Amino acid sequence: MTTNAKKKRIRQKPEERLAEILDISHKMFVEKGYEATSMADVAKQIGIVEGTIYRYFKTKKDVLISVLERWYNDALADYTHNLAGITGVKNRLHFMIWHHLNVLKAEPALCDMIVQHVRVGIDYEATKIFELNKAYSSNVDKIIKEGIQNNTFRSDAPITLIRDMIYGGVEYHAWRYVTGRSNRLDVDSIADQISDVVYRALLNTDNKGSGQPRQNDNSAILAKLEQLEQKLDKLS
Amino acid sequence: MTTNAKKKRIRQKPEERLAEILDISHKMFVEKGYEATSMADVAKQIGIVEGTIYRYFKTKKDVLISVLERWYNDALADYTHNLAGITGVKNRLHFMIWHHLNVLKAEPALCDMIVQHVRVGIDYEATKIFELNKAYSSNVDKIIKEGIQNNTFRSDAPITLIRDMIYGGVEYHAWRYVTGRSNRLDVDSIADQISDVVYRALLNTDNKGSGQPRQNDNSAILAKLEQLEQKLDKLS
Amino acid sequence: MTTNAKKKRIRQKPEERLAEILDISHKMFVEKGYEATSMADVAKQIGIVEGTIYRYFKTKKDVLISVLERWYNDALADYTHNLAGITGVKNRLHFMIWHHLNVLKAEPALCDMIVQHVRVGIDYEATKIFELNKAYSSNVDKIIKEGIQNNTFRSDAPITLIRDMIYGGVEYHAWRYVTGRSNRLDVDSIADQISDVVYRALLNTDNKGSGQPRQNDNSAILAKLEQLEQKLDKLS
Amino acid sequence: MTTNAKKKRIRQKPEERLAEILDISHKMFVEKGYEATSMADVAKQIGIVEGTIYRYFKTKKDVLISVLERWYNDALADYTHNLAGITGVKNRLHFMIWHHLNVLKAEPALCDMIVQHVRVGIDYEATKIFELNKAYSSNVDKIIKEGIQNNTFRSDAPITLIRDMIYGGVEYHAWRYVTGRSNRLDVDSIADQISDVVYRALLNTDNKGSGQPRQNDNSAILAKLEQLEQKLDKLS
DNA sequence: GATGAATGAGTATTCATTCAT
DNA sequence: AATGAATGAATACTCATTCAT
Repeated sequence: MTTNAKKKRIRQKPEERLAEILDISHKMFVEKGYEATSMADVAKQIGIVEGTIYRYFKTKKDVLISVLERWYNDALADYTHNLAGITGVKNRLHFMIWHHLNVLKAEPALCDMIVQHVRVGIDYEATKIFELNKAYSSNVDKIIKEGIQNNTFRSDAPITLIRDMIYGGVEYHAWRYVTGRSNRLDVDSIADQISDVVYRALLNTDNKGSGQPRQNDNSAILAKLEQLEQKLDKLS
Repeated sequence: MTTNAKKKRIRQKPEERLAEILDISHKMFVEKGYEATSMADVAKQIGIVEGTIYRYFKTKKDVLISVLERWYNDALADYTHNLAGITGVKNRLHFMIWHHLNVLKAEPALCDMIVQHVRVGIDYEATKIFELNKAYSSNVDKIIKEGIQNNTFRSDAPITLIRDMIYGGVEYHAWRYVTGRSNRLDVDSIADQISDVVYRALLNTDNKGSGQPRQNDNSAILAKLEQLEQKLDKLS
Repeated sequence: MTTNAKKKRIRQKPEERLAEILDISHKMFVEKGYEATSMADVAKQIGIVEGTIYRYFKTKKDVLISVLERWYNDALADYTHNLAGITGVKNRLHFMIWHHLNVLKAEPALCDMIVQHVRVGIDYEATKIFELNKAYSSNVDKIIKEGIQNNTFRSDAPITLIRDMIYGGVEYHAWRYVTGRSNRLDVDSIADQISDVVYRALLNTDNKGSGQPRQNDNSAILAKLEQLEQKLDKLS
Repeated sequence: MTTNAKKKRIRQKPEERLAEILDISHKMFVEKGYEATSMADVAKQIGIVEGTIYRYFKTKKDVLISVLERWYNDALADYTHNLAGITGVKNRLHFMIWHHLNVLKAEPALCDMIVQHVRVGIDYEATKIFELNKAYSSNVDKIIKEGIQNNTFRSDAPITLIRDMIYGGVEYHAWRYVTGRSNRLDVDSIADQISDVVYRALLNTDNKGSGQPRQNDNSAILAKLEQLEQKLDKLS
């Protein structure tokens, strides 16, 4: 009953403890990076002991994944709702891209960690992040399909590839920003450009007899010419 | 009179030794991965001591970078030559993409190392890899500019972004293959699709009806015909 | 059923573990020298793994410094007490020198390490060793000042320099012993000689003929007599 | 006979090569310190190759020792001549101390190397440095003996110890300067003070019946009183 | 005399994770 | 539930020196 200088064992509700671990980890991962943050650091910051963290998480990477999942889940929380309120294939595409860029811009460090530490993991595809991402990016597929349905987009649109070009393109373009090498990322402009590119690439042109189709025929002619050339080459 | 365990000091020409180190390192990095390969392993495999490697390279990462540079340099060696022989904006774009996919397909492990170990480094932009890459991908820019010049492409084509969408898209799409999670990568199909998407997205639609697509291909055809004519001239 | 090689995890109180590490390190440093003692050696000797040592010390040098601090602290533990019981400037000086020589004589190897490894360090002056030493050697200053106060010593005695000549002289003289090149160190004789030299060098000679030497000793004698008187008082 | 870009083998007279090695080594040792200077550095600086150095010196430490010997020899070159021109025991002592301080002040880094790297070596006493030093410091002995001869100094002067107190004191005092921690060293003042201390400590006082001798008697009285005190203590 | 490629030995340190208390 | 002491595994790098050419 005397005053004891020793650490007081503060027992907390599991959920609170869990949230606390995630909060502090999140903060420290962002501040110092994943690798530079030690479990001891995190524990000390919370005022607990390493072992305690391991009652809640199996490994350090689990902590990271949980942090990222929680954040990613929140980051993707209301886009569905917002997307629902947007009409027009192009607008909807634009929104998806714009939203994704905003996510990158808001938490570049966490995005980087997904790329660097989670997506490379052999078990990535068992991850909730993967699931979230799949669901998230599948919206692009849906939008394109909608576009095909209503004849805005041509029926042979390479959906998967377009999706990859969007997300890959965004990621590639934002790379310097995400890794902290640049501090400029013009979300609006990029979203405009990408959605425009996609829109133009998929636009249905069958209805007016002009344009591209003939295009293809020309390339066939070119191929033929090349064959001729080769034959001539052999002659000489 | 039995086998003598004493190491014989074998003196070799620096270039040969260097090549040897790069060869073995290359092999082992691909086989076991960068981190799992120890300098001691490499040295033993060559039949020298670790210290010798450090006469040629400052750090292990330097070895990796040299391996990658050498390979990447070779991988990009003749594409310029080949590209020169290809006419038509679309064909040229297609070739660039197709070539890049082939590079990825041929050495997925090395590509992965560039992404995982080199591109994340703070000094990446001082790397020869970076330079090679810049020169390499700038060809896409050039091709698009050519397309704009001859009115195939619209003048407001977002060049940089297209480049990012191409390379980002390729990388994103090939990700599972590069990381060894998939063993299928349909180079031709992807190249077709991406180049088609890009082509369509950039196509100049300003001209009335007949317009410039035809013009474009006509000029390519004309160019080809000129070449043919020249060859015929030589024959006679 | 034979001896099981598996290490049993023995948990110990931090203070005990710490002391154990210091004890063994002390022993091995003295026996083999600092550089020739590897952390692995120390750990094995204790029956723990290297990592455990690093829970208690940041670096190997930290271990050394701690060993030296602990020892030096003990070595200087009761000299203050003893010094207090000694009267007469000369006797007090003599004691300081004699004591220092004893410290050197008792642990020449550790003294050597202070000189070789600690005092050369750029951060020596942030060391507890430095502090201890400062406090320790400042006694010489005090004694000289006392001597000046009671007119035994001349008022222009170069205090700092005398201190340096004492400690430098001792160190220089004991050098061969400390470095193990000689095994003879006549503590009493050296202490006598040095204190005598200092005493003579500082003696106040300003007073005419009879003067202050006598005065000095007289005051010491008077002080002593007063003490005696007090004791006699207590007896009665 | 054609221009050859390969390194020209410049053959030099051995003495010149030797001097060159010593010059460059000297320079680099002073600039970067002994340990931080690699043989490769030195060789490159000269424009030769490591192996060549080893044709002139057996080990790196040999190079250091030669550098130091050469320098030390020069530094002590003319002091004998100058000393010869100085009369009076005190003046001569003062000169020795002053000269030594000047040596320290001129090349603190080299002095430090003698202390750190040469004097600790097991073979120090086989060194020319040791010899030089012995010859050098023996002058102090001689001067004191001269003083004794002409009755300036008392006949029981502790010669060796005085020498140690001089050199040890100087070294101790100059420590911070020599190790680069301080950039102030008041040569004249220190030389004055030390020589004065020594002079006073050794001064012959027998001729005038006053002073110190009685002094000693007093301490005998004190000792007696202490004995009395102890007896009284036992009584109580 | 010179070269310079090759040697070789040596070890401190980190930290996620475990498990006895 | 919490503690926190102990584990353990793993390796890049340096450079004085040698010796085959």
